Amino acid sequence: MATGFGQLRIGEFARRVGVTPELLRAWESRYGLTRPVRSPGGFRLYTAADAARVEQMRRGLDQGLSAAEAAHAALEDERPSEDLLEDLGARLLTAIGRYDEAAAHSVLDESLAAFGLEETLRHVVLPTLKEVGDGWQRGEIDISQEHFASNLIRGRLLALARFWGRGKGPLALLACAPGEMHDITLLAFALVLRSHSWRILFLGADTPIATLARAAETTRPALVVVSSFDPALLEAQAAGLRRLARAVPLALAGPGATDELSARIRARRLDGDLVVAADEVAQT
Amino acid sequence: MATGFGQLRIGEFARRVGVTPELLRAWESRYGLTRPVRSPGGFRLYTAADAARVEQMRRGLDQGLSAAEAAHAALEDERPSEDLLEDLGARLLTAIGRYDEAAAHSVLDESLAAFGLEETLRHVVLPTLKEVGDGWQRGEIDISQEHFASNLIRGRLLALARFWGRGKGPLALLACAPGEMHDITLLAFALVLRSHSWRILFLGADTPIATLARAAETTRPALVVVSSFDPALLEAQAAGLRRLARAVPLALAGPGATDELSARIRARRLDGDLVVAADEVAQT
DNA sequence: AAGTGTTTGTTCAATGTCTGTATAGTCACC
DNA sequence: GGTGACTATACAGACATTGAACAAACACTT
Repeated sequence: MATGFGQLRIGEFARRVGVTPELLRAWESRYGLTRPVRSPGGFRLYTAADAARVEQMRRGLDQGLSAAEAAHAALEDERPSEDLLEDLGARLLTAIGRYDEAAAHSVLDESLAAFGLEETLRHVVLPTLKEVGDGWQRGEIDISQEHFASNLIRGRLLALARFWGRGKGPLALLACAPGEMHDITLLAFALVLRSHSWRILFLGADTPIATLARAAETTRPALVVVSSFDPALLEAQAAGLRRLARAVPLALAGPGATDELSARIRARRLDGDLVVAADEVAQT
Repeated sequence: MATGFGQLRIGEFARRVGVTPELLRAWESRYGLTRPVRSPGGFRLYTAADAARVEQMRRGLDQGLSAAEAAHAALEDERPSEDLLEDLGARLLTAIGRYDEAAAHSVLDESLAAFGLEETLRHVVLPTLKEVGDGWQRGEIDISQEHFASNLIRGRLLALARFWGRGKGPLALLACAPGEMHDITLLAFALVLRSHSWRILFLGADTPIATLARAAETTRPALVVVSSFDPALLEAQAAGLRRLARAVPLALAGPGATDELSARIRARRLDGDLVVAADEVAQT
């Protein structure tokens, strides 16, 4: 959250938080206080979240807590943000249930400000949409509510999507499979990729493969992504996709993208959490 | 950046950016930091963009980043993020000039999504508010526009201020000096402190010192901050502030807080950029 | 009061990574 | 033909890694 340090190795991190490297390692192995990611060679790379926990740990010690208790408390204090995210999701769902536009927007405001785009997409927007979709299938949520939610959120995300063809980064060409109408997940994927300064060409829902191929030919993107929730919709396009995959780097995304199909048409598969997938793609 | 060097070979380029040729080649091959075009014979020809990246790289190293991280950051920063922030500020100002609520909100959305809370406060919101204030003093901006801007932004920030008395961090008690109506800067300060998991008790604009003292007595905060734009408003309360400073840790903030006065009443002074000041306070 | 066990910050050794620099042999340009 | 640039490989010092051991501080029992 805080000072713009990206990822620090233990030495510099230790200097900044005022704890020796040895002690940091001890706290990590004994209490799991920090969770640094690792460099390819195994070095710890610390983030701002770790710094916050260490800060909290030191406050605990200053107050006379034992190390174990202080660490426990510091980790427990992580909870508010998790709880808060869940709470935001619940409030968004309620707002949707009531067709309450203002409330929905203020949930999104709050979440964006407090957690930023990626976290908001991962833990608030996408789970809530899934919830809405599931609720509809179970007959608990009216289709009009689903539309209300999609439109509101799509509008909101599209507002963040200005000028995203601009810049000098690699180009991604994104489309939903023919027949697939759910474009919001793909939109989220696009926004995350955009935040890594990729350029985006977004063709959206229900895009014929021929259209996609033509766009790919003229724009020569660094990556083409085709997304679908329904495996059948991709399966139906297997031949066209295979041809496309020979011309440009192609990836399949969404729950409809199976490993089997991806392997068969020689496309990359972006599995699971598309926000994470976008981060990974951006590393390449 | 208006350096007249069109295309330099590595020797001269190295001299100008102050990095040895060997190291430049290493940075290029290891991290892809520079992307010089090549002469027909294969010589590297560097451009101003390369110089900018090297410059960034060196800044990163100075801040204690590892070479790999510094390079990563320099490349990531390639997107003209400073330009973008300035652009957001300009758009916000325009939106305010037109009383265009929707546009103002979408600028804030975009900025929060792209840069997070702290950067948005520091480089978009606060500078724009200052601009508005200055414009008003110069007679270029109507007072109604100033009110429009304050209300819109205050509303937005207050939405982030839920439950900020909760948690276990140290408590900060914040108030504007009696007569001081500008509370938004202090609100920004509070939000940054909150992100370091401090608890906040925000008394807001125009708070009598007696009220503040009473609140301090019952809550025993780790820090009391009194903010003002006008030195005279603080000066007028010197006696009361001095008494307060004997009872609890006190800090003066804002352009109205002079070094002289702070020393006299034995309070800490939070100078300049309050967002930075909040980060520093949180370290203590 | 002495004995026992736990907690926790620190130390050490052996190994590995990261990164700036140096070297060797070849090639480009004036 | 001399100066400077090219690639590729090697190397040393700074910095990190794990795992085990250690000593002071504290708590609890006998």
